[in-house]
Amino acid sequence: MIRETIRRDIADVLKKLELDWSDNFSLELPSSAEHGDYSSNVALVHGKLNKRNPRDLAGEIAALLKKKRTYRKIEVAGPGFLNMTLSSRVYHRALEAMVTAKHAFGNSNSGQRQKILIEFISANPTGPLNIVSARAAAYGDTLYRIMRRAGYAPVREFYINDAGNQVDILAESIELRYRELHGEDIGEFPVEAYHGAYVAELAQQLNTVEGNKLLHIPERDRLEKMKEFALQQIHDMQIASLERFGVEFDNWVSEKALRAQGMVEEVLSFLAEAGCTYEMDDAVWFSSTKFGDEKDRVLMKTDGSFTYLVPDIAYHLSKLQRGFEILIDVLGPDHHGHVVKLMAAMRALKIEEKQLEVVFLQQVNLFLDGERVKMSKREGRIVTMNELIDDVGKDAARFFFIDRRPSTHLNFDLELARKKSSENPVYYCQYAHARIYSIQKKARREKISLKDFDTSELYRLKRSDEAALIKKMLEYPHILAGAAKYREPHRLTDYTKELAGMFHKYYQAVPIVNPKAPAMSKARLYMLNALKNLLANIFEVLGIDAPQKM
RNA sequence: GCGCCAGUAGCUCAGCCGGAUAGAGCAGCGGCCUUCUAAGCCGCAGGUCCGGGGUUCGAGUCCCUGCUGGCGUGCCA
Repeated sequence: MIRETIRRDIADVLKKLELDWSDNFSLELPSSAEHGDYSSNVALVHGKLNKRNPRDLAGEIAALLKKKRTYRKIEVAGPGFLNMTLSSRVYHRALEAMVTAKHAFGNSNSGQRQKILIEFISANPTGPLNIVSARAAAYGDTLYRIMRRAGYAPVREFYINDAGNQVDILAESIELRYRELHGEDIGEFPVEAYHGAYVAELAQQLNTVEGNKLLHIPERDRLEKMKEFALQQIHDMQIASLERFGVEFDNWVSEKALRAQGMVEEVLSFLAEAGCTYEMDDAVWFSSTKFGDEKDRVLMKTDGSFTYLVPDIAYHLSKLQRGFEILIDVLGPDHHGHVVKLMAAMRALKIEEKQLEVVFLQQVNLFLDGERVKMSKREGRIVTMNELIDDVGKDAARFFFIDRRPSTHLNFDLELARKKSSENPVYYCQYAHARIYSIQKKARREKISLKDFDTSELYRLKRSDEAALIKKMLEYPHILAGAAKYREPHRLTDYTKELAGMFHKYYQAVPIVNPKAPAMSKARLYMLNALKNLLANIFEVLGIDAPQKM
């Protein structure tokens, strides 16, 4: 709100000065208070653009801006920075507007209703969701919530790879366990099979339903039956975990269904029409080298089946056909190679490159007692999403996953996440919310109420920490919009930590509820109520609780 | 070999797509509870922003180059 006002004012001034114009100038909160409330490099940018001396230009802009009552002081500094100090009334009015906006504070239409498909997790339906999936879940879901509020039109989607090799291996793994149950000696369990305990459990469950009946039907039918059963059970398992984590999907897309619709053959003919395929060694190849890949790729194997790439191209095509303007794929670190091929295919099909955005979430390492927790998929020793939630709770897990830039490796300290103290950033932030709640309780005891509060009383908030806190709260729309635009939810946790920190300091510095000074108490309560609502609002975006008591 | 990601305080990480004197949190040291929650606050200490060039008024941020670590580089998914 304040930022928009300042930008608009500056734009008006530039128009009056009849300059070549660009909105590519900064507006930031300076680190040092001497530089005012906001500072801008607008004169530096436009000096270059219009071949003018930036300091002179800054002076002219400042002179015109000063005519508005919004600005108490404007200084030209350094090579031509504009340092602006706003009159405190501007902040108090903005605070009032923030309270009026209630839950909608921070929302914007910066996304311009752009239709965005966020595909995340898309884990193989061959086992319980693991830690990497949990990170993807937290990231994708939070990004979705952020984008909704920033005015985009996002949709959450999970792609189920329920056709192909991996699920066949799953079925075979279950079959082995099933036969084991019936006393058969299965020998050494194959290395490539799924070793997790859940496989034996699924066989057990299947046995409860079917008994030994399956032993007496043809192998093909038996495996098919086991596959169906396992896919359904695992799907339900994954949904249940996600629900505990507060994550929902709008769509689940099945690869098998996609194949049944003939989408896959269609892709092959599209590529052939584009002249990008050829036959060699009894296989069909994609000449992806023409589109930035380092070597050509097989589309149809010698046995007549498709490689993973083909249905995946089909899937992405289907997203575009459904009218999405931007496709965001949230992938694990092991998909780099795949994306190069996918991108090549997109180029071959003349799809605009920027329509497909890939966010790579890097690996997650769990630490306990300062040591890395070793995980091995092959031996079935993986930490599941459920185990993590049992251990540290949904709130800590979500917060920790979001609190890092997506592209960095994440070292997850389990002990820290378990801690219920200020060392743990989640509690630090939630505690701020609970503390304000308890201040409000005290206010009720002292019969200090905001019912007839006159906002002109806000002039009493004169302290520098009060001004800083209000300023910080008013930054929220900008933070939210930035998090959406750059697909970086961690900006929100960073901001929340700062906000909570400022509050805890303020709390320590001044008594809020003071029966001897009711007018001052009310002004402060008004501000803190706004802060409490803002915190609750952010927590909702982050998918964590806003406790009233801790 | 090639591609992607990372390299910022002892540790974990920010740094608002080029701005002013590089910031937090942990860990360390020293203080603060008769009070609205000490699940908190204050102070001290801590830096070759991996190295080297370049671009410009200005570089942790952009370009080139080298080094280190992770991942990828299947007719697996």
